[in-house]
Amino acid sequence: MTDLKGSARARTADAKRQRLMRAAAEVVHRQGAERTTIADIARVAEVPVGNVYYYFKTKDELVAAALSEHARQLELLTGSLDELADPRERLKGLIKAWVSQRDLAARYGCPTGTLAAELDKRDDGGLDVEAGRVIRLLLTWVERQFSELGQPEPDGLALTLVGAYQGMSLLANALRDPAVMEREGARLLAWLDSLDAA
Amino acid sequence: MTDLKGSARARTADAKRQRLMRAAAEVVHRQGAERTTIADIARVAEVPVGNVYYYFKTKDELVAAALSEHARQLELLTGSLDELADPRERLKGLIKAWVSQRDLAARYGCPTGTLAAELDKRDDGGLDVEAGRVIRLLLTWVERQFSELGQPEPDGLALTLVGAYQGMSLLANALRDPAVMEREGARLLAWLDSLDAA
DNA sequence: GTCTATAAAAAGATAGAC
DNA sequence: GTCTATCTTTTTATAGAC
Repeated sequence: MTDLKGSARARTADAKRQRLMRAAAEVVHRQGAERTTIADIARVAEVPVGNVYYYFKTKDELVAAALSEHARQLELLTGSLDELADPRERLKGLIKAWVSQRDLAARYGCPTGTLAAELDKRDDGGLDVEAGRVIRLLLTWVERQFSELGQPEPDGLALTLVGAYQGMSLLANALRDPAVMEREGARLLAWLDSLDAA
Repeated sequence: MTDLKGSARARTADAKRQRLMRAAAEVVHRQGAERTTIADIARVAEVPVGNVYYYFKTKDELVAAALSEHARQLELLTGSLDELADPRERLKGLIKAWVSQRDLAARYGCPTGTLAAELDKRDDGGLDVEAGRVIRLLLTWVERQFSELGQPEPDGLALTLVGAYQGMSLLANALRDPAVMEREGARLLAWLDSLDAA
């Protein structure tokens, strides 16, 4: 492919690719990777079905795109939380962000967690590993905050916090009850407040 | 259908039905409901593909069977834990049972949790609701133990404990690391010990 | 780069002989 | 009740005109 940076064609092509990525992330979150068809994604992205293959050669490439879209959203969130001076406040901001998404979580679960669980059923070391990487991204960021807080075993605390989030999302989803997110979110906030400062 | 109770035909038929249920539970846990084909289940149950439809009219009936097989396993476990006199010991026994399944959890996640998450992507109030019921079965049993322990808000504690289990299973699975189950399991045991008695 | 039509494959479900 | 062969539908993917 020749260099098309800056040309109108490249701009619209990139825009279309981006629309497909975002549609993939949204539809895969709602329907799951297996139940989502190329046609579903194409419809939401407002791209003709046949044209999808110009941007993504296989369905798995679209699922991978959904995964990196989730990673992007996560980095956007942690990036904005990094503005806060106090690591404890950063963690509390993360929890508040989770709770604010309670209705979506109660209906479809955590976007990354449910996708990871689905992809982990495969035995080809491909997308499942990629999903693990996104989860690790979150774990690593949380671990850093605990570390800055001067906590011993920041990695263990990160497992506990992220695990609690995944667990409450799954339960809220299975019970179809957003209140689970509020209740457990409040408990996590209190827990963070109870931790000693460095 | 005429009454065949006790006849050799009924016995082998029931046995076959049971083999199919167990095979469904096992294969659906490993591959997920969507990726599992009737042929996959038939192969494991050692039943010819065409014959499966004599016992289960649709694939969804097989998934429902897998779900109730998981419910049966759960009741088997809680039933044996009920033999213990101390509710705290019952809860600790539950956690030890979870940790003892760490390798399976690290490879395929919690059988019920991952299935519930997958079924919750559907919008027909059918199997997803059924999955919620199985999760609630566990929540209710755990809540009763906390209640007998004299804890205030036993339902909140049940959400926390079951949520922690679902979360650690998902993380162990995503990271492909059974050690996550040991680490979080130990934390939960210590937490239970730290709770005041009635 | 875009889009329609269609090929190819997979999987659920059924018909009907035994 | 059992099993084979096959029908039908769905979905991924491609061919080829524009």
